[in-house]
Amino acid sequence: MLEDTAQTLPIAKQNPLAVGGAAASAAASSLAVSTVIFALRPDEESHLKTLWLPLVRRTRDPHRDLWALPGGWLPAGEELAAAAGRTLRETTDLSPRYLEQLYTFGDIDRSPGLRVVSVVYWALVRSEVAERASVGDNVRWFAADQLPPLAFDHNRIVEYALWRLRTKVEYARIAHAFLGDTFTLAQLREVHEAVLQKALDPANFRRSIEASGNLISTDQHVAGARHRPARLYRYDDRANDHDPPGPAL
Amino acid sequence: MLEDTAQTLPIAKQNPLAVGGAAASAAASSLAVSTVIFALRPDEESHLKTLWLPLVRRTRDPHRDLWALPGGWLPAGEELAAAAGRTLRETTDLSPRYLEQLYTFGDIDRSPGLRVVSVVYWALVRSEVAERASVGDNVRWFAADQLPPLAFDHNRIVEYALWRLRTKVEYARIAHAFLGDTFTLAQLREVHEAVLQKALDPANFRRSIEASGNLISTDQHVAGARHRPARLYRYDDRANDHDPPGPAL
DNA sequence: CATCATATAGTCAAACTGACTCAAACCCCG
DNA sequence: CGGGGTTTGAGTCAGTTTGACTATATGATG
Repeated sequence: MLEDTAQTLPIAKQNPLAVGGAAASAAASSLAVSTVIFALRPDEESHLKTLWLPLVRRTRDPHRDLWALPGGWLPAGEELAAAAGRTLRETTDLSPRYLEQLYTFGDIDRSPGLRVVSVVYWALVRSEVAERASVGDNVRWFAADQLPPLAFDHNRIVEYALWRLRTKVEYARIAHAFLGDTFTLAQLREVHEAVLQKALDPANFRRSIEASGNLISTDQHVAGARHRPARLYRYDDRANDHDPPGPAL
Repeated sequence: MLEDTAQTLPIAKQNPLAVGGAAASAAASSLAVSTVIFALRPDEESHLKTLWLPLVRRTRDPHRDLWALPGGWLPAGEELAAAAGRTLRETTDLSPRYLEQLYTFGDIDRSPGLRVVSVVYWALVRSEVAERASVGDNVRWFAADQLPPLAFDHNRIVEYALWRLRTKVEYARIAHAFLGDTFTLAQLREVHEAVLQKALDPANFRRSIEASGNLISTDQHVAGARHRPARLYRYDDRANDHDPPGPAL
């Protein structure tokens, strides 16, 4: 059975979308789960933080040696979101701070040979922790806007995931997923600036964030910098307003 | 093969999520496509327009005799959106004016027996045309907010579809999907009011719609009513701004 | 202690929003 | 055939939000 075969392979060798010839004749279509994993890291040249994501190298056809999104066949007894989270952990040794279904891609010709339908999730992980992320030979982090040609339709998938991230309204939860439990407004603003790719006025940013009521201010301050110490804030979980009644983590 | 079996049945008898015992042992999981179809019709008592949707009666277990979303197994050679559109036409004799993927539901226990993953689409059809919609014994239209207990997790799916419809930002395209090619601002406002479930000030509505730049005014007017004739407008397809680069019809 | 750099507070005008007024234009009724 | 009724379509006005900007606070640095 397809799922079992995939399960026995190390994750980096699993091909999220392809199968061998024998499997292809066994089923008319197969269901895979892939995950677009975003982290924030400082860019080499510009000191600004930018979006990065981990990809895995394919070790078999089709698209052997191309980079692809982490993923695999959906195991029979595993929930969709659980499969995405497991894939993420196996690839990066990290836990998702945010995980949401992105879209289901099922074009007939998106994979040569077998018809593959992929349920794709997108996830956010902590930036600092992503630094020490396990990066084996078959896993590598790429700048999200400088990707090489990927396997299958994965370039298009990443593009869509980026669009969703940038047009997502409820930034509060998302931006805070990139940070620790407490953070300064400057750090939070840095996240917004990295995602939106434009500078934000510190004063106006503070005003709008405070008005949104999603943050609780702590008594702690961060000293050590060469300027007035910044207050630490905490994300307010209670204020998860306008929640989607349906899915969404 | 599952798909072939389903294909030979009349659509009303296809069960979107269930299979017979023989099929259940053949595959570990199965892929279905269902569609939430919205139309706008005048309510019985209140003269206001409200959202309605067609459901099909299940003719076999599980959930025999319960109402369910139209759908069926994904045929091997059919695109996901095409399957949703075909289901829609087979159920209602209508063509979708708007069709978009909603979400993929795959909880392990959402269907007794076999693990079923359903890719769900949501669609909008013209109100006037929906009046003469084919309503056989196994297809019936229901008010969207007064549904009976449905098969599987379909109540939850409809709830989520309603939420998406109401929180969708780009109302221009959506509202116009309920109408003909040309329409008055009053008709357009009626759609918005029905979806949002609240009255809108006509003058302010006009101002905001005109500012959005999504409408082209024609020279025609609608006479015959007991008041000043209203100008007819047309939806501006060019101004499909802020488009998602990825999926979405 | 002067200076630097950012935190934080405040100002101001433009844009936007909701509630409202008012004339225009047509049908209906007497 | 003219007035009442009703909706269209334009405009006003106050309150709110938004973007650009100025000013002060405060610890680190030399």
